[in-house]
Amino acid sequence: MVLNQARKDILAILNKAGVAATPADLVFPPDPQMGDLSLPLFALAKERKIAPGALAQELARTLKPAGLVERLEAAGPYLNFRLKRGEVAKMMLTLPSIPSRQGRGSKTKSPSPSGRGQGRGNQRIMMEMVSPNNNKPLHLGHLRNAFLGESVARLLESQGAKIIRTCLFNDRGLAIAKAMLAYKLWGPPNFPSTKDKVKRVNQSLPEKGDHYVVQWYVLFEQRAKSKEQSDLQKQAEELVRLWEAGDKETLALWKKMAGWALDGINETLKRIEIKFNTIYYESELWKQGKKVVEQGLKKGIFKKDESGAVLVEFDSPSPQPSPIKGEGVIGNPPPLVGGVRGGGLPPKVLLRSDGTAIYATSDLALTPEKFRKYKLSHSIWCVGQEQDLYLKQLFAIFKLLNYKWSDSCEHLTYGHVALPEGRMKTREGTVVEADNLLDELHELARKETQKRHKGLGRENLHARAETIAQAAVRYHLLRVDPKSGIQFDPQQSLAFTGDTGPYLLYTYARIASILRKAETRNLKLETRKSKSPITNFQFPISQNEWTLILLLARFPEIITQATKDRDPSHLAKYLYKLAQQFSDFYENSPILKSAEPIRSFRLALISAIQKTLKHGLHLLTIETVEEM
RNA sequence: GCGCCCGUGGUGAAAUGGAUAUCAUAACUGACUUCGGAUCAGUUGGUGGGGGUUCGAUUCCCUCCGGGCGCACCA
Repeated sequence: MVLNQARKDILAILNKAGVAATPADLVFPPDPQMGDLSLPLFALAKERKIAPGALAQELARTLKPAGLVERLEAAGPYLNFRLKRGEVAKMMLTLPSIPSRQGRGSKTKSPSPSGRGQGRGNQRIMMEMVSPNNNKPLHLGHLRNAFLGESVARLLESQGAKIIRTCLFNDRGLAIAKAMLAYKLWGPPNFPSTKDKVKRVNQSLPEKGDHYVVQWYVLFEQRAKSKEQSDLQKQAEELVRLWEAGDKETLALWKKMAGWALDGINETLKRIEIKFNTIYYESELWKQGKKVVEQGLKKGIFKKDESGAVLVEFDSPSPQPSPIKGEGVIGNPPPLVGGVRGGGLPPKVLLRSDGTAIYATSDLALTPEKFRKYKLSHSIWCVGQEQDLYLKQLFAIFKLLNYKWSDSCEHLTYGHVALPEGRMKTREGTVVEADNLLDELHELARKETQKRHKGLGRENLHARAETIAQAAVRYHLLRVDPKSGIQFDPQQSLAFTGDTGPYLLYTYARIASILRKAETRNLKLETRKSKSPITNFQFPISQNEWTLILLLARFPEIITQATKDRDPSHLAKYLYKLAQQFSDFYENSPILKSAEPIRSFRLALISAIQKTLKHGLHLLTIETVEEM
């Protein structure tokens, strides 16, 4: 934490002159030429009743540099500090090492300066994400969910938390019933044959199971629109009742179709390498959920309306989001958004008037189970913004039920992914399905890779193209603030140049290439500290190099900020800037061809950049390639 | 109607209330006998309108205009 040290030194200098400042008062100047850290003097000048410019002049004259601070300068109303480049570089680069040779998918965490520590080590946090519906394939929105959830999980882990990843399959209810009804009414009579086991059943389908099931769902929606079929909705509702009543025929059909969808979805999850420690199915939770509803009914917390539906009303003003106890890096999630302010929340139905369960019913059973079984200190729901109100209601219900963990629930919300022509709708076929998008990107990446490496074997080619393709989507979805909606423009989203995942991978691969060459030419870095040229800076460090070193020094605080804000886009922007800065340096400064000790210094520098890129990309769920 | 989120170059995005609003892309112009051209350098172009708070506003407040979402016995 070199920067913390620098800030401390600056504050100490200021303190001597009776200037009380906090680390947060120190800002980075807009142009690195101006200085390394800066203190705006407006407030202080007002207090002392002099012009800020004069105050800056005076302080610059009277204060003496110390510690890591080399110089102080007045620049208008700002007091700028320059650090001792050699000292800082030494601290940042004392771990020179020749290229990490881990290939793709290596689990090795780079010993980046991020430090884990800081956070309270004993946090046990559950991250619920993806949560597919068993009537359709995963689409672009699920991808955003999965990568955001996974990235935030990794960020939290980097701060010392233990993350339990989970997924709730919405495998029962009205949606799947609609698909079942369509299949029942209009589907092929004996297809696939009943002797097929559910697990193997995909092989007998004309296509991937989830893609097959959704067609029946869409067919239902289309026909339900027409007037002649106006009772279709009621029939679907009846099917839900039959399912809950345990009707054998209905259960068999459900098992078959939900199974097809499940197989297909799992295949996609495997492809995007999203894994869970435990998995829940709504079909196994609704009964327990009904019990919770009954208990609430007995206690008078829930009530039955005249139609027989069970609902909860929130008379009291909606609970204000309270900061999580034991605040720090991990606690203090951003305040909940959405819903209703001031007055009460609108009532929420928990059980239909025909007694069947809905989505909320299962959440009522699942959440206490999560906290009990996994001894959670905190639980996060990674769910889209359109459910802001629902989650507010859910958390308010937990409060009414007086669970002691009711303040430890957090909604990780994110904006819609829309197409240029508007919202994605499964019903209308205007969805970007995850499988198709990944295939398309894979094909583009394969072509590009093949152009450059004619002799590459098929398996290598495939693996590389897949990593590059996934880097492209992952980066594209994580580079913007989670809260803002994304308009998915295929043209721009499929690009591999500019501010993209492949650009970062390319930068990484270039550094890897240089370090490989250094190794084969035996230009090993002298790692013994006493002899290492980089422990003794007798040569000037250029502005380019210095900017890179300062950027590297900021990495830890970028991570803590991204974790606190639940916003991986901070990290994405940082990594892009680092890569850009490296490219600038690379164009202007020879590395292998420069003389010692500059060469060793530059090798150590790019090695540190490489590690930071790898670690940072890993936190963004992106894997690197050594060549591309 | 009520509530939440959001309006930044043609397009997509940055900017804890701080210095000359930063990038990408598109368009145009350049750079490979050199450590990888999926790269780099350059040119053109911008804070929805109006008030307010402040030494200072893209940022905070009010208002108008425009967009997205929610207010389901869907998830």
